[in-house]
Parts: sequence; C-alpha cells; structure tokens
Amino acid sequence: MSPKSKEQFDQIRQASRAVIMQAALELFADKGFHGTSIALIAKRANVSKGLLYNYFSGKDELLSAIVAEALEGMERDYAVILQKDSSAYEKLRDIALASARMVKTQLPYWKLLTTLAFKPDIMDKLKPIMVEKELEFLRLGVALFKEMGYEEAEQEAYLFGATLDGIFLHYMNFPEGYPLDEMMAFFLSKYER
Amino acid sequence: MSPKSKEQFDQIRQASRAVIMQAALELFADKGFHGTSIALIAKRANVSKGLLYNYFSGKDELLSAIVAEALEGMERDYAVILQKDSSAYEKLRDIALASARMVKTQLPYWKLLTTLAFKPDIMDKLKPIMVEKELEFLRLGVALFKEMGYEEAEQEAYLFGATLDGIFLHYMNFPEGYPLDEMMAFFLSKYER
Amino acid sequence: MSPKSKEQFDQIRQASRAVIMQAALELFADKGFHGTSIALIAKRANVSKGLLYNYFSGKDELLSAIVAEALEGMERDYAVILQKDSSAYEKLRDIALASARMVKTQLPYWKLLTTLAFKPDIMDKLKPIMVEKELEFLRLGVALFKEMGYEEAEQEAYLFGATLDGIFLHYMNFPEGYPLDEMMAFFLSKYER
Amino acid sequence: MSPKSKEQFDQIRQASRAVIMQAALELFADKGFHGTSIALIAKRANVSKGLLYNYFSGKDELLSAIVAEALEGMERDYAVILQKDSSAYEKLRDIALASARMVKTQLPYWKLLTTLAFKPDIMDKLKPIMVEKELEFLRLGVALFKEMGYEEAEQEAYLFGATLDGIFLHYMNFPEGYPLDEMMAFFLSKYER
DNA sequence: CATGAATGAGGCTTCATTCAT
DNA sequence: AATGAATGAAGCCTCATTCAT
Repeated sequence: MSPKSKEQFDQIRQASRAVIMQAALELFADKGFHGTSIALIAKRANVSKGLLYNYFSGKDELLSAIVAEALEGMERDYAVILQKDSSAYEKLRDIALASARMVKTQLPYWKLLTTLAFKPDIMDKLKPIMVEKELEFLRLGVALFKEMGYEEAEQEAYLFGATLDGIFLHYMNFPEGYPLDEMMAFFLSKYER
Repeated sequence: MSPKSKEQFDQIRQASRAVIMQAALELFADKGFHGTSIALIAKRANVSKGLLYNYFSGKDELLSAIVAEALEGMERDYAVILQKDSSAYEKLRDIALASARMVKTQLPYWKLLTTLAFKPDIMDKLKPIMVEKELEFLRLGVALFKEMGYEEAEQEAYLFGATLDGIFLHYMNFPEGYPLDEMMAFFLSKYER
Repeated sequence: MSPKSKEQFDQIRQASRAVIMQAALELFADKGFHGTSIALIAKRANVSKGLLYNYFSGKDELLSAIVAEALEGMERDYAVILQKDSSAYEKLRDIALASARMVKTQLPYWKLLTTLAFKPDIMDKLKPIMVEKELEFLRLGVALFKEMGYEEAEQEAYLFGATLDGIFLHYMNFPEGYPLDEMMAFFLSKYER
Repeated sequence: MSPKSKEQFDQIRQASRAVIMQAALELFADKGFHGTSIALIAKRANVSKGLLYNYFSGKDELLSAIVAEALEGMERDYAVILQKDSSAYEKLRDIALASARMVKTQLPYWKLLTTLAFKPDIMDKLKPIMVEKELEFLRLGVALFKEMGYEEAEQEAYLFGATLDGIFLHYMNFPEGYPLDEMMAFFLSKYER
C-alpha cells in the first residue's frame, strides 16, 4: 500500500517546505509580514492551511526559516570568494559586487531582510543572529583594509559597509531607476590601488 | 455668548492633537505601524480611543500627519543652513552634521521614516512625497559638488547621500554602541579641501 | 443685561425645537433612524450637540416628539373633516383624500411612520399609541359604513383601511411613478352611491 | 487521500450556512437589520463570530442571501399555481391565498422583506430586484384581470395588489389578533363570478 | 442658553491557530 | 500527509451621551 521509502517522503517534505517558503517570501516582500495572511500563503503555495502547520510551527517560524535560509545562501557565496587566491582589494571588490548581484537578483529577500531590521516585535529572535552576521562582516572588512595597508582600517571598514548598505537601500527604494552597476563601479574605483 | 471662546477651543484642540501625535510617533517608531494599536496610542496619550477620531480620520491619517510634520521640520532646518553665507563644502558638511544631529535627537522620527520606506501598503500615499524630498536633496548635492569643482558631481552626490543614509541606518540599528560622531568626522574629512 | 422676557425665551425654545425636529425628520426619513447620527442632526439644524440635549433627553425622545407631532397634525385634519355637515360617504371620501394629500405633501413623515411600524426596538413606547390611533380610525370607519347601510360594516371598514394603506405603501415605494390620484379616484368610485 | 471527501465538506458547509441564515432571518425580522448584531446571530446559531465570515463576506451579504432565497421560494410557489389548468379567477384567488398562507407560515421572511423596503441604506442593491418582482407580479395581475373581462384591468390589478399588501401589512403589525383568513375570504368574495 | 471636547461601550471584521477526520 | 471548518482574541472605528466652561 505504501511503497514509498523514507527518502521519498523526505523529498516530498523538502519540496513542500520549499514551495511554502517561496510563496511566503514573495508575499512578505510584497505586502509585508503583517500584511500577509497565512491563508494567502497557503493559497499561493497550493497547499492547505493545516499542512502549513505541519511544516512550520507558526507564522514566526516560517519567517525565521526564510531568513535563515537567506543568510546561509549569502554565507556560501562569501565563502567561495574568500577561498580564492586573490588580493585583499580583489576580495573586497568581489564581495561587494557579489552582494550587489544578490540584491539585484534576489530583491525580495533583501527587501524582506531590510524591512525586518525595523520591526522590533519580529526581530526579538532574529536580531542576535543578524547582528552577529554584521559583526562578522565588519571584522572581515577590517582585516582586509589592514591587509591593504590602510591606517584607520576599522573606520574604513565601517564606512565601506555603510556606503554599501546605503547604495542598496537607495536601489531597493527605486529598483527601476537606480543605476546600481554604475554606482558600484564608481564607489569601488575609489579603493583601487 | 458662547462660554468657551473659539481661541480656547483651538488651543485645546492643538494640545490634544500634539499629545496624540507624540504618543503615536514613539509607538510607531518603537513597535512599528501595524504593531501599534489605537488602544495603545490612546492609553499612552492619556486619552480615550474615541477622541483620537475627533482629530484624525483613522490610523493612516494619523501616520500621514506625523510624517508631514517631520518632513516640515527637516525642511526648516535645512533652509536655515542654506541661507548662510558659507562655502559649498561648509554647506555640505553642515547639512550632513545637522542631519546626524537630527537623527540622534529625534531618533523616533527617523526610525519611523525609514521603516515606512519598506511598508508597501502604507506607502501608497506617502511614497511620492518622500521620493520628491529625496530628489530635491540629491539635486542640492549635485549643485554643491559642482561648485566644489568635482568632475563627476552627480555620482559623487549619489555616493555622498548613500553613505550618509548607510551611516544613519547602522546607527539606528544599534544606537547605543555606534560611534556616530566619529564616523561623521571621518567621513567628512574625505571631502575637506 | 437680560432684557428678554419669559415669553421671548419660550419663543426661542420653540423655534429651536422646531428646527431640530425638522432636521431630524428629514434625516430619519432619508437615512433611517439608526443611520442618522446625533452629530448629523445637530449640524443640519445648525446647532450644537449639547443644545440638542437641552431640548430632548435623547435620540429616542426626539423621535417620539416627531411622531407625536405628526399624529397630532393628522388628528386635527381629520377633526376638521368630521365636523363638516356631510354624508357618511363624503366623510369617508374626504378622509381618504385628505390622507392621500398628506402622504403626498409630507412624504418624509409617512415614510418614517411606516418604517417605525417595523422596528420593534424603537416601537416599544410608540406602538401602544399608534395601535390606539389605528383602532380609533377603524371604529370611525365602521360607524361610517354602518351609516352607509353596509351589512358587514366591520369587515368593510377593515378592507377599506387595508386598501388605503396598501395604496400608500406602493406610492411610498415608488413616489415618482405611482399614479396616486388616479388610484384614489378609482378606489373611491367603488363606494360611490 | 484526503480524510474528508469533498462531499462531506460540502454537506457541512451547507448545513452551517443554513443554520446561520435561519438565525439571522429570525433576528432581522424580530429586531431589524441594524438592531441585530453579528455577535447575536452567531450566538443564536451556536457558531463563532468568525465562522460567519467563512460563509458570508459581511452582514450585507448575509442579508442579500436571505432575501434572495426568500424570493426564490415565492417564485417556486407561484409557478406551481400558474401551471395548473384553472380559470383566471381561480388563479388569482389561489395566488392570493397562497400568499396569505406564506405570510402566515413564514412571518419572519415577510416582516423582513417589508421592513427592508423602507431602509434606504440597505436597499441600494436589493431595491432593483424587488421592484422587478413587484412589476412582474403586477403584469401577471393585469393579464388575469383582462382574461376575467374587466374593462380597466390595469387599475384593477393595482388595486388588488394594494389591498393584498394592505391586509398583509395589518396582519404583520398585529399577528395575534388579526382575522387574516376571514379578511381574505371577504376580500376575494368581491371578485367571484 | 450654548458649545464642542471627551468618553467608552459596542459593533464589524480579520486572522493565526486548532482539530476532527 | 492532508484538508478546511471552526474558534476567539484582538483590532479599527462609530456614536450616543456627558460635562466643564
């Protein structure tokens, strides 16, 4: 009666989870967390409300899962870059450009993450994680700037991160019209040599 | 004939309006728009729920009123700076520093404004206004950079604005620990001379 | 300081009361009792909410006052007709025609009265009064039909009253298009001679 | 695969819908539309407030659904009578008697319908439907009176309809004491032969 | 006599979540 | 694993009424 192996079930589970998360991500990014109802997510994912609760214990956990996945993805991308045998400047540049590419190709993720940074009620659990990521990023920046011979490496790293986030912020606010690539090139040119 | 003069009523009205707006501002900034209930605003303002509707037709209009007032305040501050008889660099610096001061002293306003930029449902009416302010700000920046003799004034202005917003973003995310003043000094030193 | 005599005050009171009642009547008839707010009545009457409560103890009493006045007006009209020295048929006819004229000229009153007949919560106090009026009217009808020599005077009177009310009902539902006068003539012609 | 079949769900839905509509009908008829709260309907139907919104998008739609069902019921009853092979007078009589029976056995429906005719805010959508029914009814009456050989068939039909409605109106205002059957017999006897 | 700011109960509606099947 | 009917707390808003002046 049930010829399905454990692995098959697991595959089904993973597939369903992914469908739900994708639907939720798009809706959260588009309509905000509070503006998106579980019913809508379920409908968009072609799944019943009940099933959704089989995979996620609630709306909050669904959100956490999405964010966690997003962060993991970034992590992987950065790791690849850092493993390359390249100069400090090249690493800095590649990380910045990789980030810009991600913001561009995965706008929903980034809009969602940015929104969340300002929703205290939601962030109670997420904030520590994101702060940690941020610090990690800064430490990496400091190391790179030191390697590049900058005197005030720490302040440079902070400034670099702020500018990067500022550019992304502007881009996210006006994705159709912002000259993201040109700005990135202009910005990075200041650190060349 | 009437026991309370028109002026008296007007004073009372203005006072109540202000109390409600202040309470709402703090709560919106702290807990987000959707996370703040009318009941909570009323309680914080020591006022009944019903009274709130004597002054604002609903939660949305309350928000709009707050944002409008905030924008007007900024506008006034900038105007003062621009009227001074100072060099382009000094104007740029003073505007940046004035902005930083405002972010610091009026954190709630700024957190609210930034949050709003990412709440699509709320922004339908507010977005055009804020985009216009942003553009105005950028045009001013371009003019100043031109005056300072920069070749690529437009890109410089964009970058300057992005960095400023990025710094503020980081500060708002971690107000207790971020070295705002040092970062501003370090940032502005790059444009000196 | 106060040169106004008691009579003058009383005149003012009566005038204010009348203005308020007229405003309320029109609004009740147009938007229904529950659909009309005290605030709206006060505004339409160019009067403050507070003043309204000086004259009427509440919304219900305002309604009662309007209805009472309406009934008194009808009463007076009927009395005039009945005092005339005319035949039973003529009296019946004149009362019917006078009613039709009133329905036509004072549509709001009648719509309101008819509506009220079906609002149990409102009618608790009014119902006894209106039932009494109705019975009075029927007794009068019975007497007239007897005088006219009808065998089953009581049933005739009930039927006559029902038809009259039915015609008015139809007219009130479609005032612009209903041939009220023709219907009245056609209806009364059946009782002629 | 699914633990409850589509048919089972459908049965449950129909049952719940019916319970809610019945509760709402009785309350609307008894206390009026505005006088009946959603909470009360839910309590009377032994159902949560929320469930009501699974079936009806709001109070208005609930009302519309009830009215629509009521009208359909009448329609069916009349159709049966008209399909019979009987004389024009018999048809007129049977329709009148059937109506009287319906008014008697389904007093809530009729009280509700009559009330509604005078609530302008509610009727915006319903009025066109009800006017159409009324006209249909009148056209039928005209046809029957013509068949019966009356000269002024149209006026007769209008008068017949008005009297019928008038009788029902009186009955509805005083259901316990009004001699409905006697009045119907007396009224119809006038058209015999 | 007159005003309108202020109150608070009560109404409609939404939605995360549970649960029987 | 899957469904969707059912719940109930919580939110927004309206409005009759009161009251200080």
